[in-house]
Amino acid sequence: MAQQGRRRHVSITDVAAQAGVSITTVSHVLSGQRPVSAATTAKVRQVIAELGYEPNQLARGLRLQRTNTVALVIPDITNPFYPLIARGLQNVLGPAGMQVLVTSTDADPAAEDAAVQQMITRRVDGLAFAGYQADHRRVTAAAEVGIPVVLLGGRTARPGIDVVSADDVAGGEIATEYLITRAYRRIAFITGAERVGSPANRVLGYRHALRAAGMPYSARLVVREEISRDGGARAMARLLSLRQAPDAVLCTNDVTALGALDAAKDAGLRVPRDVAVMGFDDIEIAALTTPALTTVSIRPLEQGEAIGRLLLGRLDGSAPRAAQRILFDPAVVPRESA
Amino acid sequence: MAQQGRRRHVSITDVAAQAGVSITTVSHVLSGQRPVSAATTAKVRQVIAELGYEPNQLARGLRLQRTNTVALVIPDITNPFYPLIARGLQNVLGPAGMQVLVTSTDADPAAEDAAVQQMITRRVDGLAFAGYQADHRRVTAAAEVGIPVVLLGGRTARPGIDVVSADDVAGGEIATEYLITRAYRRIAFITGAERVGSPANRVLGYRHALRAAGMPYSARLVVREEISRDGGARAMARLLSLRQAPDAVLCTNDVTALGALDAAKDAGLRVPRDVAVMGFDDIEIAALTTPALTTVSIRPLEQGEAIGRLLLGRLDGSAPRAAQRILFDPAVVPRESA
DNA sequence: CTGTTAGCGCATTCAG
DNA sequence: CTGAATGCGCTAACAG
Repeated sequence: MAQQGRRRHVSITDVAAQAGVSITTVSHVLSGQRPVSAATTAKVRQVIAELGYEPNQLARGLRLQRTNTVALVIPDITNPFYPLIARGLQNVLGPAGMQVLVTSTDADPAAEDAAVQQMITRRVDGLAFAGYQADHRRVTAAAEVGIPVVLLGGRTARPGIDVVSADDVAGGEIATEYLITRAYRRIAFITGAERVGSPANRVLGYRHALRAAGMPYSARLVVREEISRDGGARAMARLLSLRQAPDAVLCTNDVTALGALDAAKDAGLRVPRDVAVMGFDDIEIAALTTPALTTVSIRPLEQGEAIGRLLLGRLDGSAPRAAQRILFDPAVVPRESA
Repeated sequence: MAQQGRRRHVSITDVAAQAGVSITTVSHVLSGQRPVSAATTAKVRQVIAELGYEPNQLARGLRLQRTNTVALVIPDITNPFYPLIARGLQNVLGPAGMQVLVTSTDADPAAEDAAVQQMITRRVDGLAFAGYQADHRRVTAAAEVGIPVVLLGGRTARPGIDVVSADDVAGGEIATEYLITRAYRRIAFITGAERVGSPANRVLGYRHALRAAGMPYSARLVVREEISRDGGARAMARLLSLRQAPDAVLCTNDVTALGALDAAKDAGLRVPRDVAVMGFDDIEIAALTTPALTTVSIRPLEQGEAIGRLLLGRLDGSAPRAAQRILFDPAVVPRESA
C-alpha cells in the first residue's frame, strides 16, 4: 500500500550516520563546495542511492534564503494567452533549476492581493504579475522587501520595477490605422473596467490614431466590460443596440473578440460585412474562427521568456540598477474578420 | 528604488522584540492555539501591522512538515486541456490555502522524471501527474515516501494510487460507434507513441467498438505520432497517402485533430465529405474551427476539481484506505467535422 | 581532507 | 496567561 508508506523522508543526518561521516561531508559531496576524498565520496553516494535520499529544499531554502521558485500571478490560466507566458517563463527558468508557482486571480483585486501576499509568505525569489488594477500595494510591498518584480502588461513604470509588455499604445494605433485604411469610419473599442494597464494603453493608441486621422472620438463607442468571452458578447450587444452602431469593433483581446463574434452572430450580422471585429493577442484560436479573426500579434511566448531573463538577471545581480522596460512590437495579423 | 530595498524580511523575533513579548506569544496570537490576553494580543497585532510581518512559510513548513503546495506535472500547459485541469485544481485547493506548482514536461520521460524529483525535493503535499509513459518509478517513489499521488489519465491503477480520468475506453467506444452510425466504414485512429495511458485506452475502446460492429481492425490504420498539432498533421498526411485511405479519422485529442484538419486542407480535401475528422477533449477551440470539430467531451475542469478533492481527502485523512478511481463519463459532441 | 557548531524562522513541549 | 528551550534539515563559518 504505497499510499500509506509514511516511510519518513530520509535526511542528511540519516545518510551521514549510515555512511559513517559527518553531515558536513555529505553536504559537500553534494555541493562540491570543498574537496572530499574519492573513497568517502563513493561511499556517501552509495548510501544516498541506497536510502533514496532527496535533499529537503525547504531546509535548504531557509538556510540559503532562496527558494528557487518564481510566482506567476495572472488573471486566468484558462485564457490561452497566459499559458504561453507560463511556458516561456519555464523555458528560461527551468534550466536554472527554478520552478513556477501559478495563481489565477480572475483580475479580482482582493484575489490578486491575497495571491501576492501568499507568494511573499512563501519567499518566492521573483514575482511576475499581470493585473488590471491601478494600485498594487502588495506588489510594491513585495518589491520593497527585496523580491524582484516584473510587471506584465503596459502599465506605467514604477520606480525600480521592471516591465515586460507589448507596446500597447502602438498596438492600439496600428490596429486602428489598419481599420481606418480599410475604410471603416465608426470604430468602437471594447475594453476592461480599469483605467490602467494594457487595456487602457490600447485605448490610448486608438485615440491617438483617431486624432491623427482627423476622426472624432466618441466616449460612447468605448465600452468597458469584464474581460472575458461573455463580457465581450455583452459589450458587443450593447454597441449593436446603439442608434448609431459602429461599423468596426476593436477588442482588447482575442477572448473578448470571440464574445463579440458570438454577439454579432446572435444578432444575425455578418462579419466583416455588417461589422468588422478585430482582436488582440493572436492566440491560436484566432486563426480558426469563422471568419478567421484579424488581430494583433504580441508574441506571448517571447514575453514569458523575457520575464524569465529579467528575473534571473536580478537574482544573479547581473542586471543594471535601473528598472528595465521591455516592449514587444505588435504587428497586425490580417485575416477575415476585419 | 524599491528594487534595491534589501530591507530584510521581518521575522517573528523582530515582532516579539518590538512588542516586548516572547516569540511564543506572537506565534500564539497568530495561531490561536492557546489563549493570549486581550492587551498583548492587541499590542502584538499592532506591531505586526506596523512592521508588515509576513510569517515565513518555509520555516513553518520545515517545522510542520507541510508545505501547502501541490504539484501538477503535465505534458504541456499550452494544450488548452491542461489549464482547465489546473484551474479546477486551484478552485478546490485555493480555499484550503494551498498553491499549485506547475511543470510542463512535453511528455518527455526524462523531463517527467526530473520534474517529479524536483517536487519530492520540495516536499509538496500532493502530486497530480499526467504522463504518457508506462513506467513511473519516480512517481512510485513519491507515493512510497508518503506523498499522496493522483494519476490523471486512464492508465491502469496501481496499488494505493488514486486515479482521475475520463473513461477512455468508453470514450473510444462511443466515438467509434458514432462514426459507424454515420456510415463511415474505414475508420483510422491517430494516437501517441506509448502503449499505455489515455491514448492507449481510447484505442482499446475503438477496437472494442469495431469488433462489436463486426468490422475489421487494421493495424495500419492506427498511426502513432507525437501528440501535438504538427504530429496530427503528419499522421493525417500519412493516412491520406495510404492506397486505401480512411473515410474517417479519430484523433486522440482535439489538438491532434486540429493538425489532421490542417493536413486535410493541405491535401485539398473537404471535411467531412472526403474524410471525417473527430477529436477528443472538447477544448474551447473545437467549437470554432471550420468545420466545427465533432469531439468527445470529458469535463476537464471537473476532473481538476476531483483531483483536488482527492488530494485534500488524503491530506486530512478523511479518505478511505483503498485507492480511488474516479471516472468521468465521456459524451459525443456532434458538430460538423464528422 | 574532515568534523563541530551556529542559526535560518517557526511551532511546541515543558516549566512556570 | 506567558517564556525558555528544542529541533525541523541544511549550509557555512570556524577549527582542526
